[in-house]
Amino acid sequence: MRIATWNVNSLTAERIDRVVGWLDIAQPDVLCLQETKQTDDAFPALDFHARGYASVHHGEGRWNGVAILSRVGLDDPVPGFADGEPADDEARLVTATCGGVRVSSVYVPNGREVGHDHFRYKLRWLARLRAHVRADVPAAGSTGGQGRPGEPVPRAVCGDFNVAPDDLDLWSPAAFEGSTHVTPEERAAVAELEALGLRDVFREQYPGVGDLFSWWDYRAGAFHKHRGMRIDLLLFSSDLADRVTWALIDRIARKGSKPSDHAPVFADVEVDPPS
DNA sequence: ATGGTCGCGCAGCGA
Repeated sequence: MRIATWNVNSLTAERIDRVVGWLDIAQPDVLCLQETKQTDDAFPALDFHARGYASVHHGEGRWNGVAILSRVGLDDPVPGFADGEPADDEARLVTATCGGVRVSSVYVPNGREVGHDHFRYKLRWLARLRAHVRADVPAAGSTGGQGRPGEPVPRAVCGDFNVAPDDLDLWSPAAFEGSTHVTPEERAAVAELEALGLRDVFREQYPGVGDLFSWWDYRAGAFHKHRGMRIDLLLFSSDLADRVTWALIDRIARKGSKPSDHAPVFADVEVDPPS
């Protein structure tokens, strides 16, 4: 089972061709999208359905917007946090069961500047994501669901975390001194999420290897200068993480005209197909 | 060269 994530930086008519083209080439079983910037009505579900993908979208229009595409089933979709607290104003999280895996597509707030209100929102958001993972369980007896309420299920939390977990995930640690994405607070928030048993499966495939980035600034030729960050993560529960055979960032998808500023990331897991 | 480019939407903000 191939599980992928891609911040597409909008799903306009121009970008949809790139996404559909990537589905045809990469053949993911599950693809988590972020920054669709579409309303639910405008989300091009039919383009995906025509290629065998069911989908769920949680959008608001101009900004944010997340989706999950799956060709191994898609059940019990939940928009936003399942922590019982008031709904988030912004469409940054959607969760569904795909092929027996509880999948979340996440778009963590950027933070803007350290100390900014939006930075505090980012930290609160990551804390809420942790609460969501603890609280969210698929309905008992649902198709593809392997867990009963209260029992852990295979889980994949995938998306744009806007946090580089380690200096190894930066083209230049010095270039990010004092900026967001690298602070101890942000890294601790991701580490607390991982403390629930979730593992950064891309990093596990490439321990100690630098220059593996998933985002490059549009400006100043950053992509061609290999000046990027690894901020798009696949966090898998251990039962899945133990069965990952390989993972890749498809930086080819960052090339050409009108690319997203992010590249897709995927991991392959040896799992039994849903019965 | 202390900026540089995108997307959204039509000014200027957000990333």
